[in-house]
Amino acid sequence: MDVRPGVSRGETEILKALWKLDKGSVGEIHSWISENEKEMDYSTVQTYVRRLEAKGYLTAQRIGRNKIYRAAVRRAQVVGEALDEFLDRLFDGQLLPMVRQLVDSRDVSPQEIQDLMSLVKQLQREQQDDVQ
Amino acid sequence: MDVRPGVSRGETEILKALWKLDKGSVGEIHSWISENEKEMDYSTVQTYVRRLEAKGYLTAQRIGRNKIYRAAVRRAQVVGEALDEFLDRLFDGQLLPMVRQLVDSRDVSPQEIQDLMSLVKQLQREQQDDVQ
DNA sequence: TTGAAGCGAGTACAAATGTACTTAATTGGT
DNA sequence: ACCAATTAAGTACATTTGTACTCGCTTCAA
Repeated sequence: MDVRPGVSRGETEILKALWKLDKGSVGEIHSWISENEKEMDYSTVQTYVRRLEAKGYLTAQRIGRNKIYRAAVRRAQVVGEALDEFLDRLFDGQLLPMVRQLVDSRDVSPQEIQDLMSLVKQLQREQQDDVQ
Repeated sequence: MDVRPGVSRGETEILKALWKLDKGSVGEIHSWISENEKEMDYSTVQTYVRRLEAKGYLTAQRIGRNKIYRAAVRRAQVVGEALDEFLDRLFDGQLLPMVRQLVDSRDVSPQEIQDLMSLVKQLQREQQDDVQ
């Protein structure tokens, strides 16, 4: 099992908000989500925040009787872990099949193709450097 | 929401087995998973199979009192849907950030880099063809 | 000063999920 | 003819997840 229990779909919305806002009260998180992602009841946000705090994904700072929350984990870490697990679960951990599925099942714009090319070229350069 | 209820982590193991085996009894599915993926109780497999059949992901054919199951959905479809959802949930549906995270957070072998390069070049060619 | 709005803390609850046991029938080998 | 192994079918149950309500304070504007 994981060290930390995983982050559920709903909880992810809270983290996304805090990664954007840097910090915020439940009310602020709620507003951000409602504006940027989807309608969600204030008390639903409250519940997710409470659960995330219990799991150690958030830290709270009290200001008087109010609480300001921050993400206690970096986006790259949470996202990276989720990605690893997803990759293992559906692609036996293999990178290429995943990327192939990714580009095969959707339209990839010329711009994206170009960006992908830059990315791969960059990888090649790094590989060169490593050999040094 | 989805048309079909989603496939859970455990249920995915069943589908993976059937995509490999093409068809099989619960016992065969159970053996395959235990050998290739992870220990799982026979009755746990039974439960997942029952649930998947109820959700329409499997079809069963009776042979006397026994049942032989087949996946009723193609791998590419299930995987594709899961991938779409994952992409939306963590990368706002954006391809590049996902690929970047994918390659940034793990070692990519020279072979993989080469394969990625082929893949992207292939995309470029297809793009050319589309313009025709 | 009062009443509405905001907030924290706790409680509620159905559905989904992981995991497994029980029971009854069946069948192949001895 | 009988037992061990296999299977289908049903049931069980704790945990997680999505979603929300309640209650008791507090605070700010009128």
